Amino acid sequence: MFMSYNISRKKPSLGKFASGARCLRILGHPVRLRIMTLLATKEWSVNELAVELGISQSNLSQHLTLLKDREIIVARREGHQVFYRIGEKKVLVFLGLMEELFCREPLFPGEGGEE
Amino acid sequence: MFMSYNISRKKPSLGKFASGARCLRILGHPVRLRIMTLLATKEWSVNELAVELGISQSNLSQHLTLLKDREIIVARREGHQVFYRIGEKKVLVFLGLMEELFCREPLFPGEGGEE
DNA sequence: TTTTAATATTATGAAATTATAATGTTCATG
DNA sequence: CATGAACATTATAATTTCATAATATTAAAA
Repeated sequence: MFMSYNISRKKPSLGKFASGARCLRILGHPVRLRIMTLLATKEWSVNELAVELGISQSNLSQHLTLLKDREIIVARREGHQVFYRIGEKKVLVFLGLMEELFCREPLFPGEGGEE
Repeated sequence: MFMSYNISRKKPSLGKFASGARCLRILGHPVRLRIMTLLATKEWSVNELAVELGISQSNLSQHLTLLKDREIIVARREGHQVFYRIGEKKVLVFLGLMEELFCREPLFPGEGGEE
């Protein structure tokens, strides 16, 4: 007997929801969401992203670290710069649904938002 | 000329991402995620949910309010109890994708998780 | 091997989120 | 219309997240 069951009678396995919830919260930040839309079409170096987003290099790096730790994005080193890209393309389908459900304006480029 | 362009040269329209990000963060809590999986199949009264989740009525009510304010769930009053249900069914497709992308164990009932 | 460019990490104060406790509201029933 | 059951709201202290500033790492170039 290894106590393989749940001791606390109620609160049955909230742990199952922790990793999904964490990923949702990580994606749930305007800057990180915007990063995802930029990475949707191509790789970006950290510096390119910092210029585009207009935030500090340090802050950007922390946002990228959060996304990278969950393997939502992937890093590739080239010389002394680092390029980031989407880890699993299907996450873009997921974000497309999010856009459809929760946003009024289009978020991704080439979705009818250009003029 | 109505200044219809963006004054701040960088930081172009992070506002577009605010509502989507907010919804992701609201869904990104273990308890609220579990509530969504419970509401997936049927309506629940607040008290039923409180018993099932094993959390205080007050805390539960606050979680429900957050979900309701964004119209992710919908309330229906019947006597002096209130029943909640999923607002837009498509959010379940969205959460199914989340599960597939970010979770190891299945979250929803009847997904191969029963024994 | 020092220097420099590019990126990452750490420390820190401010702001947002959370759970609890206490109080308020709504509505059926006597 | 007073009471109790079901739910909502508010205040608050603890925790978490966030942006900034300072410092550290990494790798190319001098």
